[in-house]
Amino acid sequence: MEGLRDRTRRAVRAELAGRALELFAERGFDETTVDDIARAAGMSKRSFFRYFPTKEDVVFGEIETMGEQVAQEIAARPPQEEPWQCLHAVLRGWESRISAQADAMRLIESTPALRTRLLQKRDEARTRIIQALADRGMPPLEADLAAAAAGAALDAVAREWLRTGGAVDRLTLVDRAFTMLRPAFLT
Amino acid sequence: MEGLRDRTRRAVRAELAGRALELFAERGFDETTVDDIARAAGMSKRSFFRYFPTKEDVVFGEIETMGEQVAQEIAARPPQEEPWQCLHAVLRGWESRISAQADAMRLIESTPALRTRLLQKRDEARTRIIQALADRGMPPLEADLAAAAAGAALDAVAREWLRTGGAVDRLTLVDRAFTMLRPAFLT
DNA sequence: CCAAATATGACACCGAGTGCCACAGATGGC
DNA sequence: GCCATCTGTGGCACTCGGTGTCATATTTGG
Repeated sequence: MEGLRDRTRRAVRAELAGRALELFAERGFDETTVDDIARAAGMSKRSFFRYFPTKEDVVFGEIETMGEQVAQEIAARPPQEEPWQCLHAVLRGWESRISAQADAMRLIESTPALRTRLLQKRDEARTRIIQALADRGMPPLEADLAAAAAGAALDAVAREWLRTGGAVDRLTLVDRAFTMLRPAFLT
Repeated sequence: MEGLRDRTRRAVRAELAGRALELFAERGFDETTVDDIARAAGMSKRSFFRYFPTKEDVVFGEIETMGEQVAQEIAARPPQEEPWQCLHAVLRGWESRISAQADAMRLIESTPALRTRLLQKRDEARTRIIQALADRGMPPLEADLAAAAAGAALDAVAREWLRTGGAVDRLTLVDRAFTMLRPAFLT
């Protein structure tokens, strides 16, 4: 039973993330040092790095274990389900979780360093998705193409959403993107 | 006429890049400091940064202005050409330039920091490609999806190529990927 | 030959991130 | 209640990538 230990740790993480986002909103990401964040949360720079591996990671809360989770969700789907349908369904659910953090996404998209970090995380997630698809019996190249296409769809959705100033419904966009981008080799 | 000045500059850049790649091959990217590279080329760390903006960039030679060039090549294509065909043709030519630097690509794909940098460059290129497609009259979301899909195809090709140990012909792979991934909304 | 532009080195500096150590407090068995 | 242990923390020194500044060659062009 991991109770108190974990709970305080989560609380401190949340505190740090909160303070950080405040400072980022005020001064911008690059103009805020890790020491600023740590001091604002009443601790030392050294301790900050005991809660987050990098300064960027303080922005990506739950998004952190994205790859692993998505891969598991794919594995949990009915095995005979069509791959593109499967990706659509899983990432659709994921997108709804993202929409909840609209301001974080805006910060990410407008900060090069964070944008880069997001690309990294997506890339890592893609690797795991390929593996998950391969486990369903898809040939490597096809799995790779499908995963890349799905990632591309999400990415395009994120940008279109920003382009329209957040007016459109993200889920609708996801559906449209997945329909439009369905690869030719997937029936 | 910019002759000698530019030529010596290019020579120094080449010298730096050469030394850097040697050291990277010996000790690895992370284990080589900028100071090591600079000293190996007989100059100071400060001067290194007068030739390359970052340590990563020493690996990406011509790849540097990728985005700009690709956008121009797209603009130079016959206006009535089908977008997917257009992307295929342009990136096909680009891929052949990449194949020439197989060892650099291997280094990049096996070094997280360089892989990240490549993602960045591709992302920047994608932005310009979207613009180039939009200039041809494509709606933003479609241009975005097409550009993202094309990037995904290249990425998948790079990985499949590594997967097979460089055995397959890259251009053939590109053709296959573009055929397989052709988005449904593009005729 | 001289003045302006350019290249370079040295130095100080910043910020992210790490290793190390010493110290506090909580935990758990006796 | 006591002692051993484990965990969290701060502080410090350090590495490395990257930048600003200045003083000093070296080159270029008139």
